[in-house]
Amino acid sequence: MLNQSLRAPTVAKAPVDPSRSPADQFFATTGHAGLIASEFTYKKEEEIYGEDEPSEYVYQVVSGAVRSYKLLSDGRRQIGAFYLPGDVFGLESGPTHRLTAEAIVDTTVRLLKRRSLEQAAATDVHVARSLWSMTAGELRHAEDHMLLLGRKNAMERVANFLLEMDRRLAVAGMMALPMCRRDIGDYLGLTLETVSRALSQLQSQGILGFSGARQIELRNRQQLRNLDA
Amino acid sequence: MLNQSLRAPTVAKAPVDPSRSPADQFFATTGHAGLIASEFTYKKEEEIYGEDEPSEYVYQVVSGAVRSYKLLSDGRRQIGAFYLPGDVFGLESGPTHRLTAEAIVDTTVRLLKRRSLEQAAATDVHVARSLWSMTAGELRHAEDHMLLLGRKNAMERVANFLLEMDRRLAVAGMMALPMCRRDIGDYLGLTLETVSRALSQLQSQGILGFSGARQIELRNRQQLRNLDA
DNA sequence: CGACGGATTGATCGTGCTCAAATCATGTGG
DNA sequence: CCACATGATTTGAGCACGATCAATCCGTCG
Repeated sequence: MLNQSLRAPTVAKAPVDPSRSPADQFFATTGHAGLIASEFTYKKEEEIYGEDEPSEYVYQVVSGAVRSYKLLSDGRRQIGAFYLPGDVFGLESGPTHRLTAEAIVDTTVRLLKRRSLEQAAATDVHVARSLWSMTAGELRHAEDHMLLLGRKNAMERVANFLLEMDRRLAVAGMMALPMCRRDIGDYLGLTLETVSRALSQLQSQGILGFSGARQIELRNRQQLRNLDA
Repeated sequence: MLNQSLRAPTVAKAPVDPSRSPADQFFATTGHAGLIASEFTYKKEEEIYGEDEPSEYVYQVVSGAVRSYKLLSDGRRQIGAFYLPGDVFGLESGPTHRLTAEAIVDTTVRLLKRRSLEQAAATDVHVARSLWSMTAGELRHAEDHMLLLGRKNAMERVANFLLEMDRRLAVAGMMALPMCRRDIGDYLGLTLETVSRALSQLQSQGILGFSGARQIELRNRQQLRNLDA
């Protein structure tokens, strides 16, 4: 799937929005090191790489959204992270990917050969530092998420999710969620029904409003923060 | 607490067992870079560093055991990792520690100034690579643990814990757990009672044997692996 | 030996899961 | 442009797993 997907990537042209923190600086930093980034588009539901596959590329979302997950043999799934425009994913220190990555909707990514990154890191201390910072950022997220998964109740998890998504993709006070209820549940360690019930309850309390199941407006962020333990 | 703890650390003398993978090579690698490691001992239950404190040192367990955790305001605790002899902990890419670390039992650590590590990494690409690998190793563990916390049932979690501890600290087929049932529960996202019940059930099935609550012998690792999803 | 903290075991409860049905949204073909 | 098909979401009813509350039991250390 990775092989198929990466036939003849075209050279990058569209710049990613040049705001935000370490993740966004990443491809910029590598640009200074003379690395060439390509672009590629994956269809909705398409696999970008699989768990345990050799790690050949590092990716940055240009548009769309990606889910990264692990599966148990009986199909139980834990989504470790969602990647949204500007986010970098697929960076490994070891030889293989440890989670599967899939496009949630049609998604365009910029990509960089892992090998060239490694080479750049060997001579450019800023690139090396950037690789470490990226991984440390993912670790920080995972540590916060372990607390959520191990110790928060359903409403706290959903409130936390809404605030995270609001921060990451709100436009004009509105967020357009790219993922379905099942994805949200598999991210939060809940079932899709429990997620739905929590959202309905928040709506009935006036804390949020819907315009379609995936178009959400937060009407009271402070109350949401109180709900998030 | 960190300040107090680190008054007058003595120069390192005892070498840590020179086996195991990336974590163990870490202090060795830094040794090549001419860095000086000190030793220090913490008493049982003593805090080594606190969440959000400035990260000044990197630690390696010489003897003893450490728990690293996050707390919610109402006291709910999620232990992210246990650190055992040979393990490195407290390494941050950012300025502060994101979890609290405490000695579970009397614990001796070797420590290295974070600043000197950063300086070494700026000139020695092996050190830089080592820092990245360490963080990536922690991330891998966190990713596996998110799957456990989000999607595994109580018995699967306990089986997984036993296999992890067996791998990391078994001596002559026996393991001496340094942590209490509450710590295990807070690591696995369970209560101490649930952990105790699972262990009792495994004993009644002959999968393990006790000689004191914390001295455990695994009698059937394969069956344990089957129980761990 | 006694006291104390840790561990086990029991009984009951409650949150979130499961199973099921109805409703809604979306896109496709006539 | 509408009708319908399909998948996503919501909502309901009942259940089960792990939590909670409580009472021993045990092991360790003074």
